[in-house]
Amino acid sequence: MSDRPRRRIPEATVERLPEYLRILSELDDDLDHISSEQLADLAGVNAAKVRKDLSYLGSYGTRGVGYEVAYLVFQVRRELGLTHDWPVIIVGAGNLGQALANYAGFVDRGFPVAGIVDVDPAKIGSVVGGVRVRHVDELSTLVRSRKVSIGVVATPPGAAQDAADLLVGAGITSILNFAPTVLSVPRDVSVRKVDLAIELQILGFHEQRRSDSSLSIVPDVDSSRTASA
Amino acid sequence: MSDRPRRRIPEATVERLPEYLRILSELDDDLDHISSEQLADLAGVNAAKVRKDLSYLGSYGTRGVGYEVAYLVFQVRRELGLTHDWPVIIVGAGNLGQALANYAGFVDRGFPVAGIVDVDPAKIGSVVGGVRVRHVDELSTLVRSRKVSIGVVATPPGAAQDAADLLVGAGITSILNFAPTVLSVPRDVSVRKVDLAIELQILGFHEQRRSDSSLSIVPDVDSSRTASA
DNA sequence: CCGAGTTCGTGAATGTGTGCACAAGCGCGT
DNA sequence: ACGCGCTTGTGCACACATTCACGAACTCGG
Repeated sequence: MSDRPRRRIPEATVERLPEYLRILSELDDDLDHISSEQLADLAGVNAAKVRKDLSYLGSYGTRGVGYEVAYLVFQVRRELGLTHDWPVIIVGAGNLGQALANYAGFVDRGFPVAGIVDVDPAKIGSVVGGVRVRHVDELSTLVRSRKVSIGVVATPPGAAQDAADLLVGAGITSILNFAPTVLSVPRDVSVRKVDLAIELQILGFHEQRRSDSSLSIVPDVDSSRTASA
Repeated sequence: MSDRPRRRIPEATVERLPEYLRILSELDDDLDHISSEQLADLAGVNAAKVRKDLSYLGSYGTRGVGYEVAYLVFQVRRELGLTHDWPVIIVGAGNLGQALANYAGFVDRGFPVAGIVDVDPAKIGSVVGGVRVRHVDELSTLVRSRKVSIGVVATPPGAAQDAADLLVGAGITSILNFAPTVLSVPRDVSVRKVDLAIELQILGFHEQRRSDSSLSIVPDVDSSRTASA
């Protein structure tokens, strides 16, 4: 177990590894090897990309055979740091916060909800996803006692920056932000953002392109809907 | 003004335009011009990037002055196809589906919820976000009568492909998928995916890197604030 | 009307990601 | 033991994205 290449893994690859991992984890137990092409099909990507991605972890495949599923799963998990759980704390117990706390996929994939906090007295004390909602004042204590390093911002936009400041102040170093706001944080804190409206706007852009090019100028909506079987 | 360059807009730019638009829309009314640097600061990106992004829309800035906010908003909206609303239909009225239907940000930004469907008889008839939950059998009718072109998959993973097939069958050409599943759809259908667990795993990867390297290498000086998207 | 200060638009350099194509390695059948 | 078919790992070329750096165009004060 000595030499790990410790190569720098490209960000694009890091973003695909979790998908590979999910697919591999869901495979039938009786399938013990998988080829880059099979995995590529399941992931909806190119086989060469799969091979290149996996090559950053080391040479864990066997030519003529493929990758041993169990071993590959282990290696990907190790590389992603999933050898232990990463507890998360959710700030905001509104619709989204509750949905997140209830989402089994979190704990299943190694991210148990260590706590959920809110400012609204009406919400405090209620239980969502098996966790009791606490007052935001307890955030810092909670983070430290449960060794939480990932925070999830699920507040209204106006409160998002405050939530981020609280999280950072409590020692959090990674934030997943669902509020439509640009968070300003120290440089050593990672932030990822999920903005549902932005996703829709990107789709809307492509929709528009589609209809634009079928007609000539008039920005009509309906008429030519491609009834793809 | 007649000529629209009709240049091809890079995908990376398309993904940033909605963020610029949101920021511009939230600016004080008394600010009538904004420079690329100001906008860049607010968006947490490089000023040159802002200028290049905006240049794909045409030359709408004025040297020495900046961009006229109102005009720029109009141009970005036009480019993104936001001159009219894009109704969406949500498949799955579970925790996430309900949170999405309740999310005001959708309708505010031009994506009214035209319908929400489920298979569970217990959920049908209830009202979320002002919309009545209907049976999934009504999906096709709903899509056609309300001219919906964007579908949102918020089902459990096992039902996601079925949901996608239904949407495609009904004539939907864009899908936003929240289920941790790779959807297979005809080539002319756009799919974007939001996987919450994957986002956390990416953060976890960087967390791990952080703790790994802090053992050997002294991290950077500061704690100055940076805006991160 | 001119010069100083500002800011855009963009060419060019650099950095990052993708995909082809093929040599090298492995297993299996004979 | 050997050759054949399969699959990996990766060099290379190309495509895409980011950032720098600078000329061009504008405002404003005197």
